[in-house]
Amino acid sequence: MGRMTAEARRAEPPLTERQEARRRRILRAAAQLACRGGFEAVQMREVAEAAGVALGTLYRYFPSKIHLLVALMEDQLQDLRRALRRHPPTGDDAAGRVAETLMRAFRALQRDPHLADAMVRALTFADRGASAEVEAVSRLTTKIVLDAMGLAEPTQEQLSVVRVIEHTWHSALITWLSGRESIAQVGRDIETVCGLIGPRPAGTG
Amino acid sequence: MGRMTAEARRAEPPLTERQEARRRRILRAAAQLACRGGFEAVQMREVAEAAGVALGTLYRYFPSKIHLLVALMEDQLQDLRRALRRHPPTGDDAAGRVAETLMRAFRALQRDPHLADAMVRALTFADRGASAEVEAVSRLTTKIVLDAMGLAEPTQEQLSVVRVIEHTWHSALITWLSGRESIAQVGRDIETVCGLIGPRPAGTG
DNA sequence: CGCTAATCTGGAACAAGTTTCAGACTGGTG
DNA sequence: CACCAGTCTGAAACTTGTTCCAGATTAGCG
Repeated sequence: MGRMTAEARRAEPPLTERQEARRRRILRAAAQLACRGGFEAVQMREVAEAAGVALGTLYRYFPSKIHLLVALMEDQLQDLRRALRRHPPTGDDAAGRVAETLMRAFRALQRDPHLADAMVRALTFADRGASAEVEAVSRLTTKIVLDAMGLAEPTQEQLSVVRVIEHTWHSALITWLSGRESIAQVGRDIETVCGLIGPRPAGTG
Repeated sequence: MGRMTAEARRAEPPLTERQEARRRRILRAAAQLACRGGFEAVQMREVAEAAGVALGTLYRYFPSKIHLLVALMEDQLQDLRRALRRHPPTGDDAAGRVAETLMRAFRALQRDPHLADAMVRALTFADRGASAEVEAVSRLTTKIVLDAMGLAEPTQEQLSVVRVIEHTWHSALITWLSGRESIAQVGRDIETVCGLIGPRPAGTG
């Protein structure tokens, strides 16, 4: 039983080099179009053309626009995680480090609001058909937050706190992107939700 | 200056009786279709037909599918608020009352997950073009939460807490709807985020 | 090399949101 | 009543995500 699970989860046979290159070209093309005009500017025909693949091929690699943009977000998050490993947050308490981490991610997104729009809207609009891919992004985000907290084996309560932080993170981004919340307010929301972590330095209690 | 603001905000001339009836029929038709199959089942042509109006008329009343579904959510929230006025939450402390209120709303949504799907996905997918309408929903939600807290004049910090609660609320619904979070987890998230309110009974401190 | 299965291409076709428009209808006004 | 402006209808057209397919290309294999 358990033996098949890992295989079932990744049904993809390992891509050849050309295929890996195609996948990268597609993601890069999507990112470039997203930078121009956000979610709506990422048009599947244009992505295919810019990546130099046929439309049918694009859909073989990413079964929907949502899948494509969620994969793009996963890509960017992996970059972020690498950057965070090189330069971890420096605060004394867990709450401060998580807030610093999220604010750093937020600043990265601010550099390209259109790109952020495409990725975040795709993430929250995704339906059950893309839930596996969204789940992958969520796991990555959880890891990033737990890294910042310095927790290897979180309790149930801590996991719920992390989920609430992620909820706030996603939804605050959405309200920022749609112009209903300012950058400063998003910052305040992040600080506020990190208050759930508790002010005590890691290792105490 | 200030005198025109109220008028500008509601540019709609007061609808005639027939027009009000049309609007209602449209909303009801949208709700019925949403109950069948969620966001994707609400097809503008079908809404128009079920409501007995031409497609162009539908678009005159609601300039996009998103606007339509967000308006539907506002409608439902007004119902909820009326129900809450009749039977307010009974807890001793503010956090408990807010949690109770949100859990009640959540149970209402569970009665029709498809309808919830249509409304909540529309709400979080809305772009700047519908931000005024989304903002109206947000104001209503804020009022409902502040009612439960028993706060008439919240401070900056309290408003940020309310925003975080709303963020968690929306995002937790999304993860529940896409099957990535269980009902129990959503409940725990709501309890957790309400912890930000502080355990003290209203009136103390 | 030659074979076979899988993949990729180009392009048509389909689905659903949105726009447009000419003509019919309605409500208020002189 | 006659008229005007605004509204509604019915239908076609346009856009963009998605599907489908026949033929060309590629990859792995004997």
